[in-house]
Amino acid sequence: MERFREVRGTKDLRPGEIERWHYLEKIVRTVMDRYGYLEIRTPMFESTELFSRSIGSDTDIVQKEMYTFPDRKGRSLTLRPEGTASVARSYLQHNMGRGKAVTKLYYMGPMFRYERPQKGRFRQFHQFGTEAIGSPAAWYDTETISVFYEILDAAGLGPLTVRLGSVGDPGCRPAYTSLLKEYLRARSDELCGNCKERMEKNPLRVLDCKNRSCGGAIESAPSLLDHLCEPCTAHLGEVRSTLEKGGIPFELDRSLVRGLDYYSRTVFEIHHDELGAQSALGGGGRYDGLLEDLGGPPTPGVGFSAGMERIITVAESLEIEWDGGDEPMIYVAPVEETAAGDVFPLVRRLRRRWKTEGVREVRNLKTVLKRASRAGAGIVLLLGAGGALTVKRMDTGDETGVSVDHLEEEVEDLRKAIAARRSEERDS
RNA sequence: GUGGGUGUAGCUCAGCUGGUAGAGCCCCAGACUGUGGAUCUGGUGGUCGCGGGUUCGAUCCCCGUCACUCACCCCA
Repeated sequence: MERFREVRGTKDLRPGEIERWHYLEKIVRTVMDRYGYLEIRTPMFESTELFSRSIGSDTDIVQKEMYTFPDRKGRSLTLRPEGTASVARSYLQHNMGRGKAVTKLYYMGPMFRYERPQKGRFRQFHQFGTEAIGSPAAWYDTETISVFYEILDAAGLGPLTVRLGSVGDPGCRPAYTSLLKEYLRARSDELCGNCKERMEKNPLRVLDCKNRSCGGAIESAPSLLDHLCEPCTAHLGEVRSTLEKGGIPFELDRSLVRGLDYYSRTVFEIHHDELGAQSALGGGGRYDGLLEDLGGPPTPGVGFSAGMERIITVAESLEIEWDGGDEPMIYVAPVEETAAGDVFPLVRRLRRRWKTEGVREVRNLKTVLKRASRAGAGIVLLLGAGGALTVKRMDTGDETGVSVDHLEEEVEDLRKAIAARRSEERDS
């Protein structure tokens, strides 16, 4: 019979790999906490309209990448393709901004997009991110970039490139878009086939083309940054100077484009040079019109989202050492059949304080030690006839008899000795 | 949705213009008659992705199909 396997674009995270995820999750939570962001967990599916309204019905995500399905009552639901829409919805639904200047939230969890999988891209993938809702101040744009940068830095990634740009606001962007369209039409014979097509539909995307043939036209194209209105220019200037003062390196990207429609003013991405085609570890920006579009009062906001698979991929290729739990394990085994029944109560007792494994079968000593060693034991406890206890240190091979009454003390001493020896080895 | 690459043991992979399969790792046992990680020896384990075709005979050649993978589009 044919066996089941993972659905295309999904992946089991098994022991051996999950430890990296735990480690990354821990870093995320620690840094988020220091920055004052509180966790929010929204449902993994929402009403389809929430996403089409917020992300933009002309985007690729909405047009062809959503997992949309009717429930049993015929309502159209969609597995969330990103996190911001859900958080914004929840913020409005629960009036979270009441009495607060700004609400700072973070999330972490799976997202779903129906795309052809490749390196760093899956149909179920995981993101973490923040949303700071309620303030138009550039301070929060900077803080958003800072918390993201800090997490990547704490995870040991680097060198990192922060790309910063601005997409203007509803006041200045339309004028620029038609200007750009005009320019591209005039030089359309220099553009690649793809760009000729998207020139009309989404001219900003052309600036993002990696095709060399388009390079000339793109380079001398008018930049949005030169056509921003006065308030947008001032806002960008403040983000830049604050980043500089804070010591966060960044590059001004004159052609930065993002895939969602709701952005206004600040947009940014953080890239790592060692990744392949999908070098963006994450990105974000300001979305001052989004909450109003969702039926709320005019409420500014800014946030980012980061791809956890991509971060882990980079960390693996850099061979970063992740802090694994290498607590020495205690392995309990009987060496006489009469002692076999004592294993379970002893293991229970030890497990109140330490990581412990036990076996009931009596095997010859060679086998016991081999299995203990392979299981990663730091200490082996051998149970003999008449309650005799032998404690063996696996790193040095030393062993001593010990009475049951003083077992915990002996184990504690051994653990200290083992830890001391380890740190000595590390230092030398 | 479009292209390229790859499907052989649990894992990583060999397999010569076609003669129905091998190595390393892992696991088990022994050498070491009660003291682990090393070494050596032996053993378990495979419908060669699936279906058709050519052939006396196909893991190898041809067609189809599925899966994985990389890239395009787009994005995290």
